[in-house]
Order: sequence, then structure tokens, then C-alpha cells
Amino acid sequence: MRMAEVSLKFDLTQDTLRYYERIGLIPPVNRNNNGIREYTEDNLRWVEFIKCMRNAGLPIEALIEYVNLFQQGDHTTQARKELLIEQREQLRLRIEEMTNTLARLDSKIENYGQGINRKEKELSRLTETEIG
Amino acid sequence: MRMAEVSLKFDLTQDTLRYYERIGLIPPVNRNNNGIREYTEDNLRWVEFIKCMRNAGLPIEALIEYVNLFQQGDHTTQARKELLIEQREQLRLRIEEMTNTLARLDSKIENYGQGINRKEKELSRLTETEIG
DNA sequence: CATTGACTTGGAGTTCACTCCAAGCGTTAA
DNA sequence: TTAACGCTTGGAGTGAACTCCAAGTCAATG
Repeated sequence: MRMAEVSLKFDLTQDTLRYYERIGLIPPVNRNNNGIREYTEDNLRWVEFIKCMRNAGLPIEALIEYVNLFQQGDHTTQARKELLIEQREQLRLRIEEMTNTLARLDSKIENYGQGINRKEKELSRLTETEIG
Repeated sequence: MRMAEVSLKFDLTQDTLRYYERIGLIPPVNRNNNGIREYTEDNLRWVEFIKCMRNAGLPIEALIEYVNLFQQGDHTTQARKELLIEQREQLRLRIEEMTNTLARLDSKIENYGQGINRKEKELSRLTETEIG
């Protein structure tokens, strides 16, 4: 599969695909006789995987390291596993924090729902009491 | 309270505090006779609130709009509520996506745990089957 | 009275993650 | 055979969100 199609398939610009490959965020894609990238199924899986992980906020640096380890072969599986465990923990923490913030927003919206508009109530929307 | 202390309290640089105020991400902070910012309790609540919302990924633009509405007074409560509801929905979606990715990481790590290292297994770590 | 330290301002600089550009090449269509 | 198309490359440009800087003010200290 060529860039144009991959670009459409994953909604990433061709420039972004080239950029990801250039910085090692996805492994190199083989070229045909004319030097044109031909994405294999494996390449496509990498693109999808990286897009998913980036969307979840995993740092580019960590993902580049993961790709590097992958390319070094089977003796890096332990290191890769540790990397994933670390990133999972970071992600878990981010989700936890965001879930707390979501609850705080719920509470704030709830307060607006009560039709309050007095000064002290207005201010209370900013206090931490509403998340406690 | 002065900048230095606020900066320590919330782990935001003084430059960032000034920047947030400059772009309207927090309402203006009153100055004393010498032109120096004196943060009130309300100011501190705003700083904390904005930091929390930014950490959760709410867009700066939306938060500036929220602060603007707040400063326009009580007749904007409905608009503020709608803004918060919209942002809550966006946040909910982000959390959902990230939770799916977390499950995918769990599954990937699980696979590494089985001590597999054959080619086809290696590749399977990239497939979507592991999240299904 | 000079220096130090904490602040002020406007504006320039930095980093990240793309995004765009110019020049060039190989295949297809007229 | 000329043109268009889709790709190639290295490198420059962009926007967001800070981050830093220079020049200046004011109050307190030696």
C-alpha cells in the first residue's frame, strides 16, 4: 500500500507519516524499485499502533525507544515489557487525574443546574469543596 | 500572596502565571501601590482551577472563554454551563479512548509475560486481536 | 547612599510536533 | 514528447504554550 492510501486509512498526512518514519516512531518502510514506500501489513499495524498510543498521550520519546528495542530483536523483550509497564502506569495516573477532573466538572455543572447566581455561590464553584 | 509564593504553591513558574493572566486564562490580579500583584483567595482558586483543567487537557481557548463569561457577570451563567457541559463531554471521550488504550497495553504486557518470542507471536503484539 | 532582591513590563526566543516547500524523478495519459 | 501525477528528499516554516531576557521600579539592608 502506498502513502496516499495509508494517509486516508489512518487520517494522518503524508508529511506526518514521513515525519514519524524519519524520527524512528515507526520502523523504516521498504521502497520499491523507484524508491517509493510500499507499506506492508506489518507497517500498517505499526502506524495504527503508534497513532493509538500517541492519541492516548504516550510520549514520543518512549515510543521511539520501544521501536528501537523492537528492531534490536528478541533479546529486548524484557526491556520492552518494562517500558510498556512504565508507560501503562503513567497512563493509568493520567486517566485517574482526568477522572477526578471529570467529577469536578460534573459537580460544577450540577451547581449551575440549581439556578444559583448569588455571589457567594458563584465563588463556591471554584472551591475544592465541590470535589470533596 | 505574592508571585513567588503562588509559584511555589502551585508549581507554576512566575512567567507562566504572568502568561496566564496576560492571555486571560485567569482574571486580572490586583496590584498594590507599587504595582506588585497581590493574589487574593479568589485569585488562588482560579489558578488552581485553571491548572487542574489544563492538566486534564481542556483547551486554553475554552477556558479563556469561560473566564470571559465569568467576568461578564451573572447573565452568562447559562452560557458558562453549556461551555462546561461541552468540555465535560470532550473530556469523557478522551478518558474513554485512553481507557481503551490502557486495556490494550495491559493485553500487550500480558503477552510479554508469557515469555513468547517467536516471530508470529511478536507480530501479534501489534494486532488488534489483543484488544478484542 | 549603594546594593540587593523581588517584583514590573514588552518583547524576543525556545521547544515540540508537525506542516509546508522546492526541486527532482519515474510512470501513465494525451 | 509533453504534461500531469504521485511520489522522493532535505530543509525551512508554523502555531501553541510557554520561557527567557533586558531595562526599570521600589523597599529594605549594610
